[in-house]
Amino acid sequence: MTPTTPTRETTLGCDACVMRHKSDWQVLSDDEIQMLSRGQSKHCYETGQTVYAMGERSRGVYCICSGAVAIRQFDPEGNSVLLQLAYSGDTLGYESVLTGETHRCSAEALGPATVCLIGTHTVKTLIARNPDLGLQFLRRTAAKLQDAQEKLVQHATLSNRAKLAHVLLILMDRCGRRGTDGAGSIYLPVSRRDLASMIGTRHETLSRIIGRMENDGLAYFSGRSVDIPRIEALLGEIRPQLVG
Amino acid sequence: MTPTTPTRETTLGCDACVMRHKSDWQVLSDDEIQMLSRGQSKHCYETGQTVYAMGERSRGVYCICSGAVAIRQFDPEGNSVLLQLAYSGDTLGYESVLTGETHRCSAEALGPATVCLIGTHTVKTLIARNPDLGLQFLRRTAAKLQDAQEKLVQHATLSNRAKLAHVLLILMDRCGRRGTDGAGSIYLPVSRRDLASMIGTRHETLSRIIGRMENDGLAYFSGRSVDIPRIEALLGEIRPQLVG
DNA sequence: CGGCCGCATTGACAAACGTCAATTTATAAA
DNA sequence: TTTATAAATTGACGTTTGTCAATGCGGCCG
Repeated sequence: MTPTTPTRETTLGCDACVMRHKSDWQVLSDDEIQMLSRGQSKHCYETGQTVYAMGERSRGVYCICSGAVAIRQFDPEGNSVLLQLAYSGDTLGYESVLTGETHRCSAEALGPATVCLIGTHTVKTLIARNPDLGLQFLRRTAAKLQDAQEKLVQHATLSNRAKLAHVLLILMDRCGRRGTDGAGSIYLPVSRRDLASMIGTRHETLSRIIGRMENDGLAYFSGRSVDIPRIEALLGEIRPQLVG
Repeated sequence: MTPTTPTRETTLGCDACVMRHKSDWQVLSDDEIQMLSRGQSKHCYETGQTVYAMGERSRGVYCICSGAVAIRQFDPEGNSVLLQLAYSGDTLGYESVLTGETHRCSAEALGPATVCLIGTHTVKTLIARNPDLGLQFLRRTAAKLQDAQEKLVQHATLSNRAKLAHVLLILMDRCGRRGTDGAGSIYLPVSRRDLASMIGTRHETLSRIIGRMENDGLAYFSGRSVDIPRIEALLGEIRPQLVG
């Protein structure tokens, strides 16, 4: 959302990147990595800065070196829906490269983040040269599709409370710390409004659900910190009718 | 859902298929089409028969020659959610081929349908031989992902009534007939229960929404037939707050 | 330090939704 | 055609949610 331009960095090249062997680009050979290095530029973003905006023309694909990025979409009224959280190693924005259309979502840094932009021409050249890269993108996209479809099923069948429990469990996996026994704690990467949009409700309703969860001893919220006494208890929330 | 086995047909080969130049396989050369023909088998399904079931091991990808197929997912309680309607020319089930996992969704014929099964080995060979096929799948998957994400945004921001209006407009495009003026009519390919699952609500609620829509003169339902006096009126339903 | 602004919480009320149950209408089978 | 079975509708009722509005909390900048 912040319009400030990100810092451009002179970079060491992708062969030295920490994500070299953990991202989709791992299928590239050494000289293809050199091509990638030449066709790429590294940028540093502060909290809230926009990596790319919805409606913008695609400039290439984006590879997250460090930090977390929120993928969101806005509806005509200006409401935003948080669709995905992306972390280091993730590659973003190749849908628009393939279709040639403008970005359907916007990407925004959730904290200090470094992201590399690989120009459209370089991406297309690399895909043509090494088909494995395209296959890698295909696998990744298929996984995202399954993810989105699972969310659709949950939106259709689960209560908001169960959906919140599910999101907490996912965030627990992503950025939570496990305690001694079945306990855990999370530092949320997102605001309450975004959390509400993730489960498909208003932020006021989310507040009430949180209140009820605290009453029931399931999870305790304080700012962006969440404490979960028993992680399995959250799991039980997702399928209430199966417990009986 | 019907466990009856589909009819197997001796086929003429994919080079003669009506979908030859309208499906993802259009990127294949003549001799690659011959490979496709040899690695494929054609099956005829009756209404309600299962093409592949959730949890089943993948046997390959499925190409719809004629008819319509419903892609659905079941949650642990047995509720089903209709995720996608597929028509002739569409290719299904390649996610499972890529990941090697079992099918996450089930596919079921909505009416008499003919579907070709292309064996896993043939698919992998063709993708390795002609990277354009993989790219074609990638484009298709990316489009489906955008579709799913748009639905997620709608589930989070629109009322059930607006969502129904939206589904009707999509079905209007797919299988509707336009009248003289702004009117139109649709023969629904799905039951009320499925329609309800598409907009994420119970079938009883859908019944009531339909009742209110008929009261307001927006659409008239009779069995699986829907009459829409003014198509633009449905469009206005989707963004009620923008009309003011 | 204080004011400002956005985020979060809480309350009150009306509207929408889910559930259970009964009834009517289709559809398929005998 | 009759019967059985599933789908669809309708009613009643309690719960949840959205909306509007007011208040509390926290960071940021002057």
